[in-house]
Amino acid sequence: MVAHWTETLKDKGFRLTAPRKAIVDQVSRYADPFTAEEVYQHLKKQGVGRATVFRTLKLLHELDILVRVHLEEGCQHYQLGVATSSHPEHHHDRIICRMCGSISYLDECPMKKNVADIAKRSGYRVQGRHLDLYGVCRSCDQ
Amino acid sequence: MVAHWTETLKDKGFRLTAPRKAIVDQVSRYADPFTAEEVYQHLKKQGVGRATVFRTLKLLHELDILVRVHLEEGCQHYQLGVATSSHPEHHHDRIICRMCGSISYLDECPMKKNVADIAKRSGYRVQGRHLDLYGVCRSCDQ
DNA sequence: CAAATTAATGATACTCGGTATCAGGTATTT
DNA sequence: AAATACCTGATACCGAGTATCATTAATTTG
Repeated sequence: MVAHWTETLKDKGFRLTAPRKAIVDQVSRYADPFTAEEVYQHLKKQGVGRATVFRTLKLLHELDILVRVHLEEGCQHYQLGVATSSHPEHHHDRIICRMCGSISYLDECPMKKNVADIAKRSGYRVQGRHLDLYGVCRSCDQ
Repeated sequence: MVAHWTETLKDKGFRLTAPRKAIVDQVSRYADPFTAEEVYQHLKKQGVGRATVFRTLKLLHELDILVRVHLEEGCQHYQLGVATSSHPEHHHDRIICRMCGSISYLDECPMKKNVADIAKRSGYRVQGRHLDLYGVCRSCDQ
């Protein structure tokens, strides 16, 4: 599965370097959202630079391999995307655990049926949405 | 209406100082979301310090006079709250114009009826939500 | 396979939003 | 008017992220 992402890199004309391999490999180990700083702390002993980590995560995001997560703490968190599904960039319906940060995506878009009605009433031309539900996931909820 | 907010400050035991008056006054002039930096740029010639602007906006937010807006550009934007309504802190259903940044709040929470169902299916205990619709408002939509 | 070319790297300095500190100043209390 | 809070501006600082740039590594070309 790491191989799959390195393929994507090569296919798009990016070079498959040692730092990039290390970053992709590290990233694939996280189940929960992570920051660039965390990745850097794991890889700096191998000689991977901070700037490279930031650059590479940004690249992986642009390639839809990672999704960005706003955990409201002011800094970027990333997570492996559910990007193999039909619309990689349109995962706007999420449910986020406040304890562990895990994110699930809602299969059905509960808002879909309401959008037309809202557009009419608000006078807006609605183009997109971003729905985050917050709560506690089953394994954190004791 | 500025008087109303200065009242709120006094009522809660905060002092009504010249910098605070200037900030509240400036803030009340904005129709669109604004940043602390913008406020500071307007008031520094009057001798108001940067730290004071940040501190005061934070305070006004804590008093529910301002709402925070995440415009996805990495920095805080504020806007005068619709805080006189029943739940000042629970305005999680918004519609945001991508052209001018203006924000409207949806009176009815279209998600309310779906939450129980989502909770059951996802296994999460749902505590809150944050819904942003993006689009173009009527006056920007030509 | 070697040389030329192009992309990627790590170090560093820097930006930017925001916060902590702290001595001096200004409201309020007595 | 004096005491006591609180608030202020200046400054230094922090953390996330980016720009620069000389060096290095991957690819392309011969």
